[in-house]
Amino acid sequence: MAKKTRKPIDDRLLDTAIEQFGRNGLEGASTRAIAAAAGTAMSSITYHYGGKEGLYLAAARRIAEQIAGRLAGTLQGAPDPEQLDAEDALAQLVVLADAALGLMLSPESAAWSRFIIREQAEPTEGFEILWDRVMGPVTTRLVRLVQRAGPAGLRPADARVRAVTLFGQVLVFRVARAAALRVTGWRDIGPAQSTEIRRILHAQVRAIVTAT
Amino acid sequence: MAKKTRKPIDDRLLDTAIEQFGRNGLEGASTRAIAAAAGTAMSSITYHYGGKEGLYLAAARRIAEQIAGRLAGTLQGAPDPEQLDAEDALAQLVVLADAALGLMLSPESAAWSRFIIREQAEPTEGFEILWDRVMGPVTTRLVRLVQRAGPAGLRPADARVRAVTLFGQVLVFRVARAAALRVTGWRDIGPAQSTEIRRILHAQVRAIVTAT
DNA sequence: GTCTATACTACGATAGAC
DNA sequence: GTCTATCGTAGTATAGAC
Repeated sequence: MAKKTRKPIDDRLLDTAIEQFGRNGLEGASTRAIAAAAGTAMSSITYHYGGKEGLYLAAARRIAEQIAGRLAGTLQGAPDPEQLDAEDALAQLVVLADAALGLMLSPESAAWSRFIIREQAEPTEGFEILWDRVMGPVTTRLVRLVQRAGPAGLRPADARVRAVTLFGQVLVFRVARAAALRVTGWRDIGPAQSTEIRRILHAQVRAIVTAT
Repeated sequence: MAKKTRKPIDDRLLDTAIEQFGRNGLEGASTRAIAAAAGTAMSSITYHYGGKEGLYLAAARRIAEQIAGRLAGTLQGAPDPEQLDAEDALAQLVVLADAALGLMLSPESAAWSRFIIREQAEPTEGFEILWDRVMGPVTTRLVRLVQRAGPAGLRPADARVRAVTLFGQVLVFRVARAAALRVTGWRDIGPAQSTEIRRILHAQVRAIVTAT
């Protein structure tokens, strides 16, 4: 099923599927509504993806592809953590955090994140796809950078937990966005707010990683 | 399912509703399934709550009640942030973070969090209920403590963003639990892992809040 | 390849028995 | 207060026209 056709129907179906599966879940979303929103007949889903489940997994693959594509610019040619000193590792951490935050704040990621959060709470085969293609590689790098940038003698297990909490600081702006808006008093998270978050995030990445 | 003969039918309906609405959403969950799992007829939902939507909002109220009850021990009689010096405010922050983490890690909160996360991504009237009764009061206190514990001259807007990221560090263990388990290599988050997280969290709360 | 038509199941709401 | 029965709607899947 891993086809890379450029047929508009396929693409529109996938985009709509990500949106609606993210919003309503595998069971909650209806193939009729997805097909209608994509401007085609429901049976096209059967034809192209074998059914609802096939469409769902294809949507997961698509999300992984798109996130990987967005992060490619940051990860391509990025230095190997093992060969960095603490200061350079910290700088690379900030770069990675920036990229992750950009992802979380991008409007395009709203649908992806809904889909992914669902998979976190109730993992299916879709989680494996997402983990293997995006989350795994990125978190591996994240942990290595934390290990490198952290205080000498930082236990590997600690570095992993720190990496998770680091990720949480970025994640919260997507996952708890409604609450974050109320706490900050912002009406939306636009460029101005994004800059503010980034500034504070940089300081805190430094503080978290270097804390003894 | 454990037999709870003493529990009134509407309580069993609410507990089941939280579980199933959290898992499948308002649209995805079916009143038939909820009623069946609660051991009653579907029409009981109409009788007690007026319909599906009424049950959903009642579930939101129930979640708010239960979380408030769990935090009551921590918040009751807790000192007013405005009257604390930086050090005591930091200590109170740690107490609050501990309570929040305990909430996130508790098995009972799994269903609640699914429900709440859904409301964050797609807020409905249920979000207002949750905000007014729990999130609002708790985050207000959180922001005040951060302001108090932070460096002198910390801008209020900064304190709010820091409060959000602080919350993210705790939230991540519930929301991105599947990923967190893979990153840490843990099979589950039990007492041992909980202690480890707590230890690191304390250090990082301190680091985040006092960072200049 | 994309459509319409159809078979079958499950949904939420409601009426009425008890 | 809780049940069963039933209505109209909407769901997925599939067959077949074009």
